[in-house]
Amino acid sequence: MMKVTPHKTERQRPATISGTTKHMATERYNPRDAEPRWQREWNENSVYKTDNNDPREKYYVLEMFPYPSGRIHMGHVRNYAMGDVVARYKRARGYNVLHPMGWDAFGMPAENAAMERGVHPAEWTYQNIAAMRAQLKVMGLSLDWSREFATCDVAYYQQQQHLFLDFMEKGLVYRKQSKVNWDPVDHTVLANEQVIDGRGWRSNALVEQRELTQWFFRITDFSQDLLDSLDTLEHWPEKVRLMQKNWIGRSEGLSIRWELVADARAPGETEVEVYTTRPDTLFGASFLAIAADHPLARKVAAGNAELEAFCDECRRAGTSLAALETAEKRGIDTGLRVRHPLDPSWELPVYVANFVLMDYGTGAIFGCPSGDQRDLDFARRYDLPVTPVVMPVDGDAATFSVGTEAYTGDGVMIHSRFLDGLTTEAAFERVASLLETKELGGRPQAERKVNFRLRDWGISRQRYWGCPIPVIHCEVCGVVPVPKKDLPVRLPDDVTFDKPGNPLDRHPTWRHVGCPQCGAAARRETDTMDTFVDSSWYFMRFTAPWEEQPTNRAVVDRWIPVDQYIGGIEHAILHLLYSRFFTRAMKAAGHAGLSEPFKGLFTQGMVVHETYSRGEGAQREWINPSAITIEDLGTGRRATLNETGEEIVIGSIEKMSKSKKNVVDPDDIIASYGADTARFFVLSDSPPDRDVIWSEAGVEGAHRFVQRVWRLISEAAPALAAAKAAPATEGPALVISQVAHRTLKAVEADYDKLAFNKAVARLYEMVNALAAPLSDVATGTDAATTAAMRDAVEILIHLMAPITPHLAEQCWSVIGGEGLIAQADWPRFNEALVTVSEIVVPVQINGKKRADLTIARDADQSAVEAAVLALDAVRTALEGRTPKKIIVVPQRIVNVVV
RNA sequence: GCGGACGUGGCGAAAUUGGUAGACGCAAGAGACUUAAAAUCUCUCGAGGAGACUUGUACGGGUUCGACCCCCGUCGUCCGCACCA
Repeated sequence: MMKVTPHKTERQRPATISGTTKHMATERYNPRDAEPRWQREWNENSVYKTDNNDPREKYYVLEMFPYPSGRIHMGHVRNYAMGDVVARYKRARGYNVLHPMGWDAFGMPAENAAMERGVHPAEWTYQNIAAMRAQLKVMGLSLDWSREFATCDVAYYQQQQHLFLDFMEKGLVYRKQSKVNWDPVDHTVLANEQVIDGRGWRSNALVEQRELTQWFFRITDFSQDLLDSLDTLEHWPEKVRLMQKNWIGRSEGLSIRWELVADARAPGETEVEVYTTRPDTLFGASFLAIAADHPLARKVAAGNAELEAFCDECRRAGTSLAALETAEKRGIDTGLRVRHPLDPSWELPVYVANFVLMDYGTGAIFGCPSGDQRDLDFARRYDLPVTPVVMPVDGDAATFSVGTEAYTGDGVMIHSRFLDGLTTEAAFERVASLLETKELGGRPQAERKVNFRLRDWGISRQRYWGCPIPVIHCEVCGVVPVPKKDLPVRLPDDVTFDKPGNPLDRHPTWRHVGCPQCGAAARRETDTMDTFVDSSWYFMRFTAPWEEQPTNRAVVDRWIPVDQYIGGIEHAILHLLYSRFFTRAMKAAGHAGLSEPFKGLFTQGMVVHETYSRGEGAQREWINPSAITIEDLGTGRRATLNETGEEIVIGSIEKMSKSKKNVVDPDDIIASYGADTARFFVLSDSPPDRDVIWSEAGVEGAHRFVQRVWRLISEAAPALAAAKAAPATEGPALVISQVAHRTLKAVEADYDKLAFNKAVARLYEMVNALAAPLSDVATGTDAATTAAMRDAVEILIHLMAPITPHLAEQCWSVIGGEGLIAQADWPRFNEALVTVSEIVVPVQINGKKRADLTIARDADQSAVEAAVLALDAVRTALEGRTPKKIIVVPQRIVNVVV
């Protein structure tokens, strides 16, 4: 399947070679020569430079900018090829297109490189950028490179610091103590994703939970708006909107305060507040449970060794996913007792339980075992009462019971005193309005409350290679923002990576600074921002990257929203949600006028590849596909190392990533076949939103097509160049014009929907249909045909230009087209050529196709029926009977029911 | 556990969203041109059958004149969330 060695025959072929003797001698299309030439031509004419003052309607197309890991891979090629088709298509359609590129350049890998190889993160990063920029340029993307920046450019992070200060002023930033995953070996905070089975992903050290003071963005201020506005994002995939909706996780419920029984309370405590979405099940309550971190639990645990040990254990176990799955519902009775809100004589125990989370709701729940599986498991374990209070609508109150499975659905209330017989919904309302008016300690005992799963965004990272948080800690004045005139807070260059931890912390001078307010000796914040901050507003910066403000209001408001954003589904939540928040925060701070940054979103599928490795566990070494050869043995496949012949383990298919080394560098393909073939190939066959398993099978076919188009057009070029385009309206050339204009209309629709694979298929069809008449034109034919063919070829070149721009220029120039195809206007299809006067409709008898009927397109029902009944196939099938019914779907199908 | 998507030839896929299933490409096979190869061109290509035809979109039902498409159930694959009260 995989030919790792590049195609020698192709490579060694001389640049020019004569074609067949049968045809006129033409030069084979040589991308190595043509592609750089056209790229130079585009550059010299600044074809892709975007003018902010261009009065035409704007169109902003953007692909998620890459992390400069070193080399681009096929996933990038796919992503940027798609964006480039959109950009070129929209440009041709008369839009003022913005299509920029930059680099998401801060982050851990640069620091890892520094630690492993002793190279400075900045040097490593900028070298990678240079290499990847060169690769992208070879692809011939229609990018406005004059707007390029990297997020690690001082000019960029300075403006990010500016934004941070503005957000601070607007109350959107705060500091708080929070629990973090702490790697004791690397001396750093780890994101949840970086903790694997309770261990640091790099150091393999047991991760600790630490309380650290961290900076947060108040994304939760916008919870409701972020949720509601999802409905306005019609051009986003439903899947992404749903994922964000679930992530924000809105729930409506009731916050109920439960009175602690006088002789069973902790000192100074009189009540426990509990959040519930099911107040209807209140009569099914049999216990309260609080989180190990709940203040009440801490208080009671202070004098209770057993409880203290249990709480410690809960805190430790918290993180690991595997632990959660198998963890039993366990708890310890605190000895505290509460009164039931609807019956003062009813006392319930209070447990500390391992399944209650401190950071959701109030950190305390009431357990209704019959209506919740966890509560039921817990109740069975500790022998607590299980009273069914909701049964299905068709249930029988006398016999309905709950065994080992809770009934969590809606239904009818039972065993619930005055609620009996009510629906779940009515009972909810009844309890809520009752407790809202009931008082406890001078306040309503309960209030309706909306809760969100979404947490504030912790942005502190104890890393060097990130945007410094622009604040100063003064013993006198406290936290003092760096004055804007003192920005940027630059990263120091002279840092060492020989020890774990944050180099900023141990830099001899950097952190020491005078307090901007009182002048006293103070220290800089040494945390840097999460790299997700960098990517949360780069799309706005592209609109005016030269500004000495984060944005130019007039300009950003003109360009935003991004009309078409293209990137991987893996960013469905974090990046896209953060960007939506950031845009709102920037609006609040006056840097933008809109809330939603991305009008259209397209999530392209990943390019995945098998992984190859040798060794086991920690010794496992990943191997690049280019280093091995694969044989098909019939019974299975065998991979061997090219150098030694050693057998290699073929592993699972995964997204191309540097760490697994299952990347395919596009350079080989581009060098062998050219950028156009590579672009055409990655857009062929598979729908763009679907994952593809990388295989070079088929790239030959794409290359064949590119060459075929060139050969057909260049052979006919002398005749075409002498002709003026004129679609045929009658005569033998009519077919040519119909094919061309119908394809034009269809491909337009495909490009509009980003259905590149379908557009490619139609291009094949068009070329297949035009091949023979094009050869005729080349050898000489009548003027009408040549004129129609000139029109058709112009259309073909326009249609190809977004996908294979170099080839299109070459063809355009050889037929004597005016200017550059990259700057030419999109052709218009001729409606009369698209609609047909006579059509062929299939004729079914009892749902089976028996004949074709050729008939006028606008024939009415009775004419169609008459024509159908006159068909031989229908008459023999009917054998003299009269049909029961004839269904005529105009222009589609006819079904005769016998 | 909850939520979602998907399942079509040897392979990647298409089907105007209820109207000819398999367009287009890859692979394969046959032929033409050639001393030969490459390139190019022509044809075949879901299964069964000489054939007209029959059958076929994971599986089992249903609705309909007509179902890859809608409904019910089953199986499988993938993704997201996950002790969220």
